[in-house]
Amino acid sequence: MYLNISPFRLYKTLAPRQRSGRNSMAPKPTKNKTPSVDPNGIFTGMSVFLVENGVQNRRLQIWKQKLVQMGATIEERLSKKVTHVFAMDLEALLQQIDRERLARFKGPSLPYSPPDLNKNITEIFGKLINIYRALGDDRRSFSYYKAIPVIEKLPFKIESMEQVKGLPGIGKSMLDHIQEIITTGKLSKLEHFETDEKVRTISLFGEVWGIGPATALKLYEKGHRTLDDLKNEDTLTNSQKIGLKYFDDIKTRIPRHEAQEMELLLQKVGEDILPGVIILCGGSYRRGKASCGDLDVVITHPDGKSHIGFLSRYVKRLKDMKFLREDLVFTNHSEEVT
DNA sequence: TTACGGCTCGC
DNA sequence: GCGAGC
DNA sequence: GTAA
Repeated sequence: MYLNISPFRLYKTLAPRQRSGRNSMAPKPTKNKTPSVDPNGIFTGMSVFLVENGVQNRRLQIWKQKLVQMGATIEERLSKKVTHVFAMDLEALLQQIDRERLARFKGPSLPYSPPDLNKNITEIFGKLINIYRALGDDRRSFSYYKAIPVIEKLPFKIESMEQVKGLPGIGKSMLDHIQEIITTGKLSKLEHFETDEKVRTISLFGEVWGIGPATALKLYEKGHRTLDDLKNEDTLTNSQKIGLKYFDDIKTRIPRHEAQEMELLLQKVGEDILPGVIILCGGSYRRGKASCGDLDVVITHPDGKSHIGFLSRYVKRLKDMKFLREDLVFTNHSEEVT
């Protein structure tokens, strides 16, 4: 059992959080009772209002239950007692506020999102993320990835290294980079990468599904320079050939409404094969994005066992009807009882 | 100097 | 066992 | 790359 917090945004309000029972002698919750309330739960003292807008009902129920279990109290209306507001996203929250005409309600304080004052820096770091990943230096790539949100949160334009010294994820090299960017407007390191044919080629090849840093390097060393060159390369794996063949298609994002149509189709076909099967799209679609890079699909069945053997039949059906065309990878996970 | 995620699949 | 994707 |  786990608690997935991510889809909800937590908007802290101005109301003081009442701490209660923190240091009391209250016993730990008993193990045999699932819905018991933990007086020392992490949400103790929170008065929560849930914006139901855009949240699936079942999910809402689970959330209420968990919040209460972990010490929170649920408020039915957005009163002054409320210390925290949960909403699917800012939009849902604003709609709710509008609906309740809460102009006079003091709070919630909306998440502060400064305009990208330091876009000059984060844009360059963003490019380095991709380059280092293409080169196989995931660790370094990840370091830039972590530095970006730290810089983005700053409410001012960085004008000297002192202003960012000591920030988490900003070490000596980052400071040097920032210094160079604020004085010259560019980063010679990046300029170098971007003009380097080897780096450029490896980055390009790495965009093909199934080609990673090692393979990209080998292909480069073989003399390949363009995607066209790769078409004549017979060492490519099946996945890589497909990745190449559908290079543009795979990169094309899926508009949300299309993802929605596909989800519906997937559900219908699933129901046809196995009544009662639950099929939902997750990932960026579930998070409400306007477009999706791919479609993540979760398949379950309430009886906990008839999922066995479902996937292969399902995939076959989807291929027969030409919804699916190719395979990049196979898995047999769903064939097993576990 | 060391850790930075762990697992499955293709080959 | 390596490379790759998630 | 950063941080321990």
